[in-house]
Amino acid sequence: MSTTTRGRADRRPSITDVAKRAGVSVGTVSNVLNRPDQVSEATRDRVLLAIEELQFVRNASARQLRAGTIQTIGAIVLDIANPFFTEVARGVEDRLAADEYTLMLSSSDEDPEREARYLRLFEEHGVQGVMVTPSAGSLDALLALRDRGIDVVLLDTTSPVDDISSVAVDDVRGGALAIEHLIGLGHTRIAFINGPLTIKQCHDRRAGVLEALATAGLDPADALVEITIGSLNADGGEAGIDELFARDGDRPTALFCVNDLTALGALRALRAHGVAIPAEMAVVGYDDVVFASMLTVPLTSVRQPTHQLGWTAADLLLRQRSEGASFQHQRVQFQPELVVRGSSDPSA
Amino acid sequence: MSTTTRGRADRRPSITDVAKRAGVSVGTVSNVLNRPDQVSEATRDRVLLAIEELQFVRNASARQLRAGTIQTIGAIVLDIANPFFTEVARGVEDRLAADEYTLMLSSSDEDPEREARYLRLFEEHGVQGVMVTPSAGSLDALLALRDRGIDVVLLDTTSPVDDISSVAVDDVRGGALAIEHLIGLGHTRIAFINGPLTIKQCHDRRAGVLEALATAGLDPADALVEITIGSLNADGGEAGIDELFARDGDRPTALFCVNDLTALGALRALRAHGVAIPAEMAVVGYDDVVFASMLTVPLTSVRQPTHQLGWTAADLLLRQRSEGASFQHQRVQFQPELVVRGSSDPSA
DNA sequence: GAGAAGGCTTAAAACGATTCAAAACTCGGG
DNA sequence: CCCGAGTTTTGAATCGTTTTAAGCCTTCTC
Repeated sequence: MSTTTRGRADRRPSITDVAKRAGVSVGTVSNVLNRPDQVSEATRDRVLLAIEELQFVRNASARQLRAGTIQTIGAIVLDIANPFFTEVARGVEDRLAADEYTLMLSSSDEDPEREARYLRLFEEHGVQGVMVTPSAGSLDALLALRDRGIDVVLLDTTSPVDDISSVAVDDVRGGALAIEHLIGLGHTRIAFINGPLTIKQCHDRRAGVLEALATAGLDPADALVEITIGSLNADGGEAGIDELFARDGDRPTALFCVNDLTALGALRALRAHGVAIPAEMAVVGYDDVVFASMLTVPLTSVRQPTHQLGWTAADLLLRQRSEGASFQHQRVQFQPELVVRGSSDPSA
Repeated sequence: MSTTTRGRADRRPSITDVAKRAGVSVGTVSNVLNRPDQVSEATRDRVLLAIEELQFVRNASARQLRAGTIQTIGAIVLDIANPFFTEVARGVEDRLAADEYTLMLSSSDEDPEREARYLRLFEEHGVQGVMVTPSAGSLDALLALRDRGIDVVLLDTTSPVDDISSVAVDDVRGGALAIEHLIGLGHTRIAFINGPLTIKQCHDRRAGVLEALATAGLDPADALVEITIGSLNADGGEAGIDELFARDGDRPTALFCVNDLTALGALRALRAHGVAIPAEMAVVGYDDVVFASMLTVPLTSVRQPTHQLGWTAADLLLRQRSEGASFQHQRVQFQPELVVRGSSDPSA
């Protein structure tokens, strides 16, 4: 039953096993794998045959240990279940593929601890760069990472420092767009379901909200009802509405949600409460995700160039690597766009 | 400016650097890292200080090379942008976290080649197991993988062989549920937008469709209009409808889409064509994703236990690892459930 | 037919962590 | 003051690959 190959137990075959079987040295096997044209055809065939017979698969750890690094970059987004981020990730992947980099994608779920854990995991695995949508004050960790030679690009957030690049959409403007729109429709009491201000997007969109109110001469104390939720998804939105309805005081006539997933949950809860949209409550979301236009009441939303966002971030990261010291850090900022639909404007 | 540490250039510090700095041997540093209680407190503190000063981060490659393996499992799903799969992935993660495994998640985009590439990547990286939603006849590759010592569990598909476990939902039944429902509403000419039959889910749901037609005494040649699309997402659904409308012959009065994302696209296209739903066309989707109930016309859909699916698959994989040879392979199958809404039934 | 020039192949030295047998301590008791 | 039993610490071997200098063949030139 047993072949000429002596019992290698069930260890996975190494380059040494292949070399033995093919009757060559390990160096030659390595050459076949990495510089096939430097090996004579006869030898090459013999080695390839042995590889085939042994079902040899390279050991990435050993490769990487020797080579020092590997063509991989890591990305951490806030919520992988959010279509906004999967579209961004697709953009990242498309750019990376062109340079034969692979992507390790993780979701921090807005939890700084999870973010830190993945960051460390990435570093231990020797990624060359990371793209992060920071969930909280993780800037120091990112700066340290950068100092240890791992390129960093911030994703969907504007860099607070000059020596880290970022690609973002103008969230202040986006928040303002939403509120200007609602004010334009005559609303003077607006609810705002937002996440923790430690999340840059939440912070900035809120700044835009306040800015728009100020421009219109409205006092936030009267005009704005802020509700903070823990997770920026449908469940969060539902919880936000429940809290709003539990509060005393004048009911707002309009609602701005920090993203579409949240708006989806809010709409669900509003329906449960029997609120007519937009008649009794005008609703605006953010991201213009794929299903926004298809909802019971089509959702007015702030659109962002998702694919381009990811693509550009990856491009910046790769260029940073290839250009080295001469690379100029930059803050790329795209502009958002308001898409008006029936959830805010009955005439739309 | 320079400290006592001699120029380590900008190489990332190794355990040796830490050892030198702390004035101990590398073995001791390793002990501090892995068996801290075997090291005296004084030494431990000295080493920890050095680690801190040097900003030392373990090299996962070296660790893994020596240890032979690492607590990681890989998962490949058909489409990471599909909420169905992100919910499944969440279930996987939850189970893995309990045993301190990490997850590498990738999307094959229904492309067998991409799937093979990721499978190899996972293997090279030494994952202990993989969970795969196969996109096509990749069974041989998976069997080979299993023979090379990597545990395999099929995700959202029933295993065709006895020695690989699987966790799935009864797609034949699900397909039948959808069609029985439509037939019950009086439809006798039904369109079916489906993906390639090499994808097991597509194949099985179709089997259920045919089964339900047969039971009702309908001839598929008359009653069924099949449309095959390339990608199971909203764009695919839109393309499917365009193709349907380009065809001659009686227009079907009902539509079954292989998943909700596809149905979303189909609904969008139907709206563009000015088709009333459900009056002129009853629509049923599959997966009951988060937004299904919130669409303009709430979508009738076949619901699956997503989180449980992922959790169970991960559980099976981990048990397979820990129980070794005594493990009994099994095919877990959950039952789907039809959720009737307005897109098919005006009275709903 | 000697020497040079190439083309292939080899052997050995890394890479950074873990492990384990052995050495070096410590401490109490005789 | 030595012995022995712990307790800590050490140093070398090891994991699987890549890389490099050196060596061996051929073949070619004069």
